[in-house]
Amino acid sequence: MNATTRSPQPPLTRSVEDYLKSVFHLTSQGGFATTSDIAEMLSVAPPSVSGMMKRLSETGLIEHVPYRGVQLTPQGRRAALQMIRRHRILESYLTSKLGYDWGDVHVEAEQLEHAVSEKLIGRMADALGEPRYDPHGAPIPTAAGEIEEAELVRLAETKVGSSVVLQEVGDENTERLHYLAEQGLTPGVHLAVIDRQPFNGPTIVRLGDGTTRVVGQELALLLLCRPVDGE
Amino acid sequence: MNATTRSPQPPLTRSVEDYLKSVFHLTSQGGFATTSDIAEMLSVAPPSVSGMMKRLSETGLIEHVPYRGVQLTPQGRRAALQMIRRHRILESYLTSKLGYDWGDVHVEAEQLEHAVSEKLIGRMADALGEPRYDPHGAPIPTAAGEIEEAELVRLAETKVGSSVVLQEVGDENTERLHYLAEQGLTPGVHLAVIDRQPFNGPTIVRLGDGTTRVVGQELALLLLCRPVDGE
DNA sequence: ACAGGCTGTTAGGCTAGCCTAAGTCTCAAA
DNA sequence: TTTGAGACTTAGGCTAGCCTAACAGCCTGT
Repeated sequence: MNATTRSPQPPLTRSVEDYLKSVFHLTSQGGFATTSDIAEMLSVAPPSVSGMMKRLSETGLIEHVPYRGVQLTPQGRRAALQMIRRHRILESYLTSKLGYDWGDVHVEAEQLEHAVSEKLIGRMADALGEPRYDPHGAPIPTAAGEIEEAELVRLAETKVGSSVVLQEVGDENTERLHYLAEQGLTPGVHLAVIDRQPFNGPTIVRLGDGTTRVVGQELALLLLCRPVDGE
Repeated sequence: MNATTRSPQPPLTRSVEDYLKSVFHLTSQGGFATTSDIAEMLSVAPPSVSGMMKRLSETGLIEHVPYRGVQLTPQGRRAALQMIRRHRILESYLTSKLGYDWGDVHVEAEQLEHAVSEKLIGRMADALGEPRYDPHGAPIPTAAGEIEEAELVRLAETKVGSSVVLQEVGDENTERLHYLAEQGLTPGVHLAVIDRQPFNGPTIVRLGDGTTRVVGQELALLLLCRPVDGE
């Protein structure tokens, strides 16, 4: 009679939803999410995280190895993916249908994702034609809870001389997103990596229109690219 | 240095927003909202209301006369109208743009109204062409906080022989709304009051298409009508 | 005028979620 | 092998918001 066998789940609180999302993101490369990383991501003190982790492992949403970190259980992963789906559908909808700028959607979606019903998300997805990527290029989980896992490489780590397509911008900061949009660095754009300065210096790329951009290391780490074949 | 002079207001909690809305609705005919009416409307116990009323009058949102009831201060009224605007814009948007049925929008809007930003409400209102009434015919407060106050009469209280236009359905119950829609009793419809049975019996009306409806007292109290001139 | 019933308030307790302060564990470097 | 820094947890306390039980005020009927 462990926790996962209880059928009628109480609805998750807003707070729990946020913790699950954080754990999902922090473990997306595999491994454990640490207390302090979660605390930082959610802007709470570490003991708050310890306390919540205790509760969440009791309800079977996470696996907690004390002093090591946490991972999502299948049930927790399902819940996290549902939240991420909501978030990304909302971002897409606000952008396409209500004229939001891709730099502004995140904050709004962050609030709404806790309040929308599955039905509403379904209607929005439908109105958008079941989009597969959000405005930042991140894959949208399906209603069934499946998410595409692409092998992307950060622009900062691409080989000089290679050709890539900017696939996803792994950031939600409004100012950075506005800057990137100004520079024409949005998902789908084709980039030729023509140079990179030493000592974590900027990467220099050429866009499809022949113009070049100098992309500092900080930003180049956020730009996730798909290598183009033939290179 | 009373509460209303403090400039930087903390954001209202979800709970506070709900209390203010209740007080607004309960005092819309003038007078005081009582503890027990608020408790019933929000499905909480009366002492919870007493406690909240204490806090709200300390923050200057309501005026509390112990053992009498409460009224909104101008500041409380402003906040309540903002919530009502959000609710009604959301209902309108969900109905027009996302194919929601007028019986289902209320529950969804009830959740969303606490999460949407003013900006989003503005975008939705804009997309709808600044609607003045929600799908139930209720007036939508302006962004400036003004609301139309029409003199409507319940269908149950109309004079036999008079002619009215159904203006607003003062109810949010899904089943009742579905039933009314089936009967063609939706805002804007023209009704001739042709008879009423005694002892709070049903009202009999004729629609524009010549068909008649027998409307029981319970429903007839929810149908708010505008008398048509010339009778 | 006052008793009883209803409504409202106070008292006291609970949970979720947050905090700070004070331990406890781990691991790497000496 | 020991030790210390840093990460984690436990202890204890706070607020918001809810509850039930007990008390207080109001008002109507006699």
